[in-house]
Amino acid sequence: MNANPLVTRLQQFCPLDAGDLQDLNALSLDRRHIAHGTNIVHGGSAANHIHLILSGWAARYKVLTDGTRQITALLLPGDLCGVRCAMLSQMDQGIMALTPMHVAYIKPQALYRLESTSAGIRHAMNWCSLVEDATSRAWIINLGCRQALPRTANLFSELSERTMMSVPDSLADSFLPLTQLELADTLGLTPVHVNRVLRELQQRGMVALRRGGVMMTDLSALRQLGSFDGAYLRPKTIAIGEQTAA
Amino acid sequence: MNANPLVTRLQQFCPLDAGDLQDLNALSLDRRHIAHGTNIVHGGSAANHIHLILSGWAARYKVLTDGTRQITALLLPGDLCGVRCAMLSQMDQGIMALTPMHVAYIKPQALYRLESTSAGIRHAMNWCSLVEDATSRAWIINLGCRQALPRTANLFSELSERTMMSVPDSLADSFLPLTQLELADTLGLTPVHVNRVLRELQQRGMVALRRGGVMMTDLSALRQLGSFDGAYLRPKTIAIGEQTAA
DNA sequence: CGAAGAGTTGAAGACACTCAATGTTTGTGG
DNA sequence: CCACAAACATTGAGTGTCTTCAACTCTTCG
Repeated sequence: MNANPLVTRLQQFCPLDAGDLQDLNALSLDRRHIAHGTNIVHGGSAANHIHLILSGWAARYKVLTDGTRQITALLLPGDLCGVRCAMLSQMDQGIMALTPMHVAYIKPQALYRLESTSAGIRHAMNWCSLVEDATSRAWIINLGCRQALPRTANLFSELSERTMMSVPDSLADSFLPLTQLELADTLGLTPVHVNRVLRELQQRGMVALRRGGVMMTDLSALRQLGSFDGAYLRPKTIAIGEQTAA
Repeated sequence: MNANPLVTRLQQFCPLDAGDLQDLNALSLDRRHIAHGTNIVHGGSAANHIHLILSGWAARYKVLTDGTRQITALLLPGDLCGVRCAMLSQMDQGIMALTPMHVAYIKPQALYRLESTSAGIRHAMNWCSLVEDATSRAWIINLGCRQALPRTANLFSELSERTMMSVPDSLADSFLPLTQLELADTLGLTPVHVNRVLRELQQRGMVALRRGGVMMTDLSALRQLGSFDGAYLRPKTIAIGEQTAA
């Protein structure tokens, strides 16, 4: 049962012993299929579970009173949403499946109990928080500093990097299952302008457009255009102070 | 020694026993003065400490290669920067004092040791992460969805709320020690346009302009204009699953 | 076949930017 | 104590990126 992308990813960065691995896998037994378009968490309702994405893509979003929607995070296989999603309801945010998905439903208590007993798992969870935090700050930078074309390229670069990290063996890595409307709500642009940006990228040979998604065809060009540096996705040694015992 | 704004704030939301309180206070013994404009953490260098803001304001920022700067977080008294700031160096981010400050330098190991022993403190730290995360997502929404005027009003509302939470007794709550240039880098606008927005807000009677800062004069108007809802700053019961034992 | 969602394109307009100059305060050194 | 520099703030004019509005096409699905 090592088809657990969270475990796969954590192992690359956090030292986890056999017991930890077993415990983590044991958490994600309650697995469910989610249909495209389903609200995993409804804005306003309470979230009773932590969700681990096993396959498929989801978006965390908020709808403002004037009807505009902002996607605040994209959730890929291996993403844990989240220790923090507990407060989603209070933030009036929701989570929606962008594709058909497999999701493991984890009881918060079970995870917290593990955290009490295992320093390794506590460590790993800190690592997850770290990356999540870094990612959301990278989005702030992207929205605040870059204009449409590099902003889009930067997002694509991030998503490419993340898909490769979570499912290293997948071949269709370079496909992003996001409609132009969803991209617009992610990038803080209008659908119309997203379309124009995508055609520009297509003309430059960096992407190919598909219905319901985008195929990336020249990653290094996208990285350069978006001045992407993915260091924040793989923090080296976390200064969790494990090595320095005293 | 209860002049510790972190403890003050945590107590409002997290149940902490006497031992926890004592331990937390014992952490912040290494207190230092920081001059206005100092880089507490330099982009690129390693951060050896966790910083607890005792007084004053700081900004977490990143400078892009083209010279533009984005402020990704504003740090106020009681803010812990942070369990996560360990990776600031890898993200090429820095932290700068926007005012003269008092900062407690905490050894990461000391905090992690506490987290191992006390569930209450683990709980409290989770609460901190929760709020930090919610805040950065609120910024994403602000940058992605709102135009300059409401965006500015929303930021001001957040900062007003946060100052009141951390230092409830301060009377000069409504003063924001941010230059227009710093506001510009926070809001993703140009200094010129920030100036115009501020004059508009001043004309509407919501703020008064000072050199080196802004005085908020009509909070409820700002909240309305920025459609601010501060629920995310005070998550009620965190579903950390403490109450439901089994 | 009709409807709904996604994508595409054009034209006009607005919000915010750039460039540039000028005013104001603060601090520093002669 | 004055002169000067530096940082911050202000204002105007022109420009451009992105938005808005609107129409139309294409695919998918019931």
